[in-house]
Amino acid sequence: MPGPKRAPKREDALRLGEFLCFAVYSASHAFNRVRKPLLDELGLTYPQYLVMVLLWEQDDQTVGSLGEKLFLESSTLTPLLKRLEALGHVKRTRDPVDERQVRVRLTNKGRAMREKARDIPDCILEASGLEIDELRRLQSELVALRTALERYQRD
Amino acid sequence: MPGPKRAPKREDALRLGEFLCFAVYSASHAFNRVRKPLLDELGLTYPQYLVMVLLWEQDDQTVGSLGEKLFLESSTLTPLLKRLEALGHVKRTRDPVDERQVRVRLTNKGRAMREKARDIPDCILEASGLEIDELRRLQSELVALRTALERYQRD
DNA sequence: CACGATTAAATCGCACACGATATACATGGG
DNA sequence: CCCATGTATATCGTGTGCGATTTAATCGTG
Repeated sequence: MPGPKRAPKREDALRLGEFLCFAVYSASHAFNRVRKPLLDELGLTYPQYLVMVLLWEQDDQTVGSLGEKLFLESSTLTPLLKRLEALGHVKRTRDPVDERQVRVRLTNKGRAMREKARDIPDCILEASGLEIDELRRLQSELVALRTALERYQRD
Repeated sequence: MPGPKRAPKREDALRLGEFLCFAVYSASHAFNRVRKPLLDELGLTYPQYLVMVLLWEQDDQTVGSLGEKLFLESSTLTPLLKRLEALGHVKRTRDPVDERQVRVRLTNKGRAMREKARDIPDCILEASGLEIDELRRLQSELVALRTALERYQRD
């Protein structure tokens, strides 16, 4: 049987619909559009919210520590953290032991916001239309993908 | 057996690692960091590249048509298309039949770039560390997710 | 202890991305 | 035919993201 192979022809590889990375890119934007009205109630953007989540998990972190967990550079975080500070949610102070580092701490206002943010994960879960098991599997596949991409990038 | 249920406690729901949407968000950035050096050789950003892919598939599209396929607003596309025009890859002209519409067409230079872009999908596939079947499944799950999010957003 | 190397943030320039609004054009009902 | 309504882009302001560079502080080695 010399029929055509299952593998896509090179031509097909340039079709937008075939791109995993476009699926990720567009899903990311779709999430953002769903999250936005929820976060607007808190007066936060998504990356600002992520910083708050990290600080709710563990207060008093350095810029570098936050950046490592969020995969963001200081060039992104520094202005973002200044906005969070201007909003009164966090306080930025140089570490007296190592003056190079900046420690980010919640204010009372920032800590209090945690309550108002409780419902957000459930809302987003509902919007995704996924069962919890599907969600967990997809989530872990994406983490594995991210890890593979990072390894490829380093080497 | 009154032991704790498998379902996560509400506390857990606020852990960053549990967020599907953070997995998508961070995977999207990870893809971007892998793509960037490849696209730098073409002198294009990723959304610019996506527009070129669409035009290689089908030349002569309106801003609205491109935006619908990429899920982007005219406020994003208009400046992007002007940059592509300034680079000499496309030509923007008002449709003489309906002057509200702007038609985007490839220049010879833009058409010629297709050859130089051939290897990009394979490079990204390799970086993802996935087999083609896994990739297709993940890709279609993400498309389904995006569709669910859009439906939720509309209603 | 001095000084070059390293590290942590910050700064700068550029390009998205979007909501809100504006503008120009098209369309249809009276 | 005129005007209200709707549609297709464009403009503006804000907030990411990142690479490249800068600044300031610390570390390591002689």
